[in-house]
Amino acid sequence: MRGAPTILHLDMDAFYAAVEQAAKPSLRGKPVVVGGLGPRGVVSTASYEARLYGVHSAMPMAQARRLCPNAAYLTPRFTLYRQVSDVVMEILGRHSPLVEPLSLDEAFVDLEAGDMLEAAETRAAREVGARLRVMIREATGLSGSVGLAGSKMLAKIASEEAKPDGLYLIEPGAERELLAPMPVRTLPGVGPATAEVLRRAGLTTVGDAAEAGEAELLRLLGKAHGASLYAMANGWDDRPVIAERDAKSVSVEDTFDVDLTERTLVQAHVARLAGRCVERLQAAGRSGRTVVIKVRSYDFSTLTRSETLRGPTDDPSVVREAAARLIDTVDTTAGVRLLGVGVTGLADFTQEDLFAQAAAAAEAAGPAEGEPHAVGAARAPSEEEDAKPLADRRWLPGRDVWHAEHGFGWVQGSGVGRVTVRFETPDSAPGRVRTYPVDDPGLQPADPVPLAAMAGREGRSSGGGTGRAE
DNA sequence: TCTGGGGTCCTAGGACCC
DNA sequence: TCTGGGGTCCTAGGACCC
Repeated sequence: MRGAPTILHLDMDAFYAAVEQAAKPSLRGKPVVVGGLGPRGVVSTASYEARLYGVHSAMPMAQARRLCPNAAYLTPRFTLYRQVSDVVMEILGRHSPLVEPLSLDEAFVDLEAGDMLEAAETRAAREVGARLRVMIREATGLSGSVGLAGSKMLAKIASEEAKPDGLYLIEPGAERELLAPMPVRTLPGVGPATAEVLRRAGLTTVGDAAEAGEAELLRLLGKAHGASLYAMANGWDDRPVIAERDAKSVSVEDTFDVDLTERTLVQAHVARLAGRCVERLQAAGRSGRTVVIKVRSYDFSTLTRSETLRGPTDDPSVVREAAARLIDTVDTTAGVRLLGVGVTGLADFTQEDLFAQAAAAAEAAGPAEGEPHAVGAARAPSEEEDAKPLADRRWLPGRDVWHAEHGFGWVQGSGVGRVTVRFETPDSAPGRVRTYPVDDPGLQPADPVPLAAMAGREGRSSGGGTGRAE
C-alpha cells in the first residue's frame, strides 16, 4: 500500500461495443450487443444504451434478444479490437515502462516506475490520468475510465467507480472508510460462491468481512482465499505491477449448436481442436508437456482428463494422439455440448522428443491404425473460418464487406439466400441499406476499415482499397 | 432458445521417494 | 509387526476474471 495514488487502472468503456459504434456510424447512440450469435451464444459486451434494457456481459444471447429486440447484434471482430488495443497500450507505455495488460481493454500502470511523478503526489497523478484519457480519445475516438490509488485492488475499484468516461482517485488514508459499506462482491476474487458462503455467515459488506477477523475468514474460505480476502477487506494489497508474464497454458474449445452424440464425430473434433491448439502453441514459440481435454455434457456437467508427456512438445501428432487417448476414456454417448483441448506445463524451447520422432517415422511409413484421417485432417482451416459448421460465415452480422459499386459496408443480417448490407465507414455519415443475393458476385468479405481517429497511425494506403480482403 | 472462450490460481488425494 | 513424516509430481475439479 503506497502513500501516494501512483497505481493507475485503465478500463475502456464497453470496449467491443464501443469499437463497433466507432466503426459503424449508424449504430452510435443505439443499443449494440457483441457476442456469439449462435443458439448457444452469450453476450461479450453490451453498449451502455443496451444496458438500460438490462443486457449485460455473460448473459445468454437469447435472453438479451428478449430484453432488447431492437439492438444491433454483432459477432466479435478480435483482429480489429486488438489493433485498437495496441494503440491504447502504446499510449500507456509512454507514461511508464511498467504496464500490465489484463485483457484487450484493461491495464495497470505503475506511475512511480516512470519519471512522470517527481514528487509522487496526488495532483500529479490525477493530471497524468486525465491526460491519458484525452490522448486515448484523440487516438481512438473511444473513452476509457481511469482509477488511481495506492494499490492495484483500489485502483481497479476506483476505475469501476469512475465509469463511464470518468476518473476517480482514492486518497491514501481514505480507503478503509470507502470500502466498508461496499458489498463483498466488490473485492476481486469474491464471486457468487464466495459471496454465498460469506452471506450465510452474516457477512455482506467489506466492513463485515474486515470485522469478522482473519481466523473466521480462514475457517470459512480456507487458507489462501481467507488470508487474501482478509487483507483486501482491510485495504492491504502490495502486489506489484508486473510488465509481462509468460502464458502458462494454451487451449481451444468449441461449443456445438447441437449436442454431438456420434463417437466418430467426437473423435474427429478432438483431433481438429488438437491441431488448432498446436497452431497457437507454435505461433507463440512454446511447447508443452501436459495435454488436457475438456468435455461438457448435454447437462452442462464438465470434466477434464490430462496426460503428462515425458518432455515438452509442439508436435501436432503427439498432441493429437494424446488427446485421442484421453477422449477414449470418456463416455460421450449421452451427448456432448463442448469439447476442448489444451496444453499446459509450457516451456520456451521445443525439446525433440522420442515419441514425436517415432510418430513422424510411423506417419511417413503410412497412416497409423485408428487414426481419424477421414475428417479434419484433409486441410487445416484458418482460425477465423474454422469455428463451427454454421450456415454461411462470410456474411456473419457485423462483418465488413466490399461491393464493386457501393464500396465498404457491413453485414446487417442474412438469411433465405439474401444478405443485407449497410454502406458506411467510420468517417462517413450513417449509410444506406441494400440487399443482395448471398452469391452476388459484386460482394466480397473485407478487412475492417481503420477507425477514423486511427487513420494515419495505421499507415492507411492511398485509394481506399486498404480494407479489401485477399 | 439458459449458460462462450480464453485464461489464472487453489485444493486435495494418491503415488512415490527419502 | 497395524504404522512416521515431509516433499514433489500428477490428476481432477472448482472458483474466479475479462
